[in-house]
Amino acid sequence: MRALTALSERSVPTVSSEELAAAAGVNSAKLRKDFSYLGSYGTRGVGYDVEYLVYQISRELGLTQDWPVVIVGIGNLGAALANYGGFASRGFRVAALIDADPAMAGKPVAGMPVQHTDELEKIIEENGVSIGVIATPAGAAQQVSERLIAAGVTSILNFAPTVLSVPDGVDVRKVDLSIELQILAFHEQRKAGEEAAAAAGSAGEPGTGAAESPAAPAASATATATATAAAAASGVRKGGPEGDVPAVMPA
Amino acid sequence: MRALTALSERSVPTVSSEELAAAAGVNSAKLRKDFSYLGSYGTRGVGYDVEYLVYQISRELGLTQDWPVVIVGIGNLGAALANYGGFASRGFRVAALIDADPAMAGKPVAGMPVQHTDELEKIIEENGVSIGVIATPAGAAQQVSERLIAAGVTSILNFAPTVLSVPDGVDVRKVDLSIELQILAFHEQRKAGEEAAAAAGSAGEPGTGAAESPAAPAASATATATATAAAAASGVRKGGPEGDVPAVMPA
DNA sequence: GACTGTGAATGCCTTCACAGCA
DNA sequence: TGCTGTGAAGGCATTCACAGTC
Repeated sequence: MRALTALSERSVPTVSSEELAAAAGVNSAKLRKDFSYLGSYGTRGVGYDVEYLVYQISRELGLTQDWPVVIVGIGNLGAALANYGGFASRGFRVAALIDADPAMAGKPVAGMPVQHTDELEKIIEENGVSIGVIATPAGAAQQVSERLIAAGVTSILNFAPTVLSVPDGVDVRKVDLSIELQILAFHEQRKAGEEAAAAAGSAGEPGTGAAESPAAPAASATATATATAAAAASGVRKGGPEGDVPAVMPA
Repeated sequence: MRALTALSERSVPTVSSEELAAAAGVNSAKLRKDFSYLGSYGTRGVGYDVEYLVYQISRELGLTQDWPVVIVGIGNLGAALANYGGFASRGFRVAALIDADPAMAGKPVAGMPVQHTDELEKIIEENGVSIGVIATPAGAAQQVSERLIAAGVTSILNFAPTVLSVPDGVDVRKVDLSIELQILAFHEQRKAGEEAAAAAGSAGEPGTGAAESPAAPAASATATATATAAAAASGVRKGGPEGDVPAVMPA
């Protein structure tokens, strides 16, 4: 979708699966197959009409609707989210900013007055909000989520470093900013390991250094490693830090 | 790892693959197989020693090292990141906060004085920083990334809404906060569609509503849908908003 | 001639199921 | 007896390759 939008902004009229796949970094066959599950939106010998495809995929992704959201917890992060331009351009409308601090009430943030938590239920109901963003401290998050849900919210984006427990039917996505750093650090470590291995000549143990446990047999790439294990190990090693984002943990 | 840490904090001495798998929301066989790629860290008949496993996995993930990071762009988001407690507890040390605004220089944010962009190279080199966080406006991001890389940074966490183009060997992860909301909205839409379908009786088209294109055949679940297509389509429909995060796009 | 749409082939990840060990 | 470690089976996503269409 992001690749398509870029093409649309450059007023490119049509695009082949090959071109679009290259722009998005995927295989063209996969792209065609995926599109085929949504419908037959291309023209043989020509390609896909960019605008038409943008529309169809937007519709399928739910981007043609306007989603009102509330942001609860207007600290640094909440304010950053309120000011974040990406929301409005993707069909999200910040219906209200809510904070528990009475001193915040009425203060303008991102051109919008902060409202007090007391108003939470009223705001949700009047605006038909079904998506809430929690940017409160960890301690408040669970309680806020319960109030949001009781008022009718069914999807929550949680920035607080807590696992929320919610009833069935409510979706939660947890954003843990440090996990992104951890993924970078993981690859950074591998880079260092590979350099060391390369410098030491291509003889010994690859990369990461074996477990120093005296009893436990060394992990990967010993003589006893099976074909499957070796393949999996090399799989871990291949590629950059793209993809591979850990799933949300269950409540 | 998150599940393990929780056990460790509760001083649970050992855990079976079955228990840990349940806590993490995965299959126990998968968990055992994954661990087997790292080494044989368990005891048959007993389970895994929690502390030992924490240590081994931490080491494998690169969490035993201390990673100095710099945050460039101290607006709302940069300040939020600087104040984010999760970094320190996961082995990341904020070595410096950097901003291009001379008025910011010297101001304390998260108990640390903001430094001016002029100092960027010096800071990176003196602290041996290899991971940089970009929280600048979109316009500045590419240039900042180039200076970071020239100074020795090889991993970048990019919050700016731009695709960075970087040389080989440099890893970039882009965090797009609106994508998380889009994923929630996608599932939210499906919920609405399923309710509507359920209300309309279980007869007609499922969920999302068919393409309104007059010529193109309707997408999923028509009489002509192959077994493969049907399986894939239902795959899209199953489960909550967990996992399935889009990969980083290529430069 | 060019490019889509898709059956068939491929390969990988996941899961099963059980031998092996404490 | 209980649980790990792992070969083998299974299932699913990806990719190939080409018939079909413009």
